[in-house]
Amino acid sequence: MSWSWDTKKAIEELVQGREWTNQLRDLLTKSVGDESGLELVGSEDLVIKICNTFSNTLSILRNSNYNHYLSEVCQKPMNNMSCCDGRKSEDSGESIKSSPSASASALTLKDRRGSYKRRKCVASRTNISSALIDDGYAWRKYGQKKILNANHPRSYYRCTHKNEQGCDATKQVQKIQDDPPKYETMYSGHHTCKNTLKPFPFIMDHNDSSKLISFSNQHDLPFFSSSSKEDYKPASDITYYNGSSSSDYILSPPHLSSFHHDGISGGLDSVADIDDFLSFNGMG
DNA sequence: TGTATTTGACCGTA
DNA sequence: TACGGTCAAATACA
Repeated sequence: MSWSWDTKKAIEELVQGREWTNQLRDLLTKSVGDESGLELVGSEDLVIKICNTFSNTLSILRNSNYNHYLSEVCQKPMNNMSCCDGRKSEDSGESIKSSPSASASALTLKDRRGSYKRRKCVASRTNISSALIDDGYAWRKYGQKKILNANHPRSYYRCTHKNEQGCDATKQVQKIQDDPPKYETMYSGHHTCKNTLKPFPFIMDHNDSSKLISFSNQHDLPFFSSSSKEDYKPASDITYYNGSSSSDYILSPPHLSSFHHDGISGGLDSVADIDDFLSFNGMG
């Protein structure tokens, strides 16, 4: 297989462009985390859309004859969403538990309960939906808290693979309205768990390639599971903000239904999941 | 019996 | 000092 110099150059430019845009997005995300950067929310959204354009183009190439060359170009890891993403609660109890020096500490594990640094910046992305969403990842609930001025408690979830793979992804779910029910889900951290995930076919819906994604073989999705007993369902009416607008990616109902497999369901819930997908496919 | 959830306690931050 | 994020023992569940 041989490619023209122009084609190779175009791929390199795409990869480089995505890398630079991700770096810009990281900067903007940090700004958004500060009160002084609130006016940049729209800018961040725009950057994320640009990121999507790069990622989508690369994913198309990934499924083409340029796959091999793409793999060569995409050697170095892509910058994932930062800010809260990937942040380790380095002095949380679990970190202490895993630290060799901690065992020598006079403090017992019980004594160190709750010793962590409160995250200064809030969720990296938030969505509101009318139902609890099965976002495709396995979450373990580790806490629930009554929040001041909130009618409903907030539930805290971490990735099931936190211990085995050190995955730092967490999310907070809070019911914000009763009738009709609305749930706010705040994601922070980024999924670094991979061994339960494997590449799966990913094709753009040509009816509207900018907005629709479909998956050709749900049997390749063993990782779509939810350990939570709550009534999760793929959401068709999710409103995203501080991430991507609701128009960025829409999973059409037929495609969503194709996610169901032996009681397992899931879906890409946001831009970050698109990044995850690319990473899992060796493009990140 | 192993795994997930519940819930009160703990503690850093504002 | 109140609030909120996390821990971990107790409990529930498959």
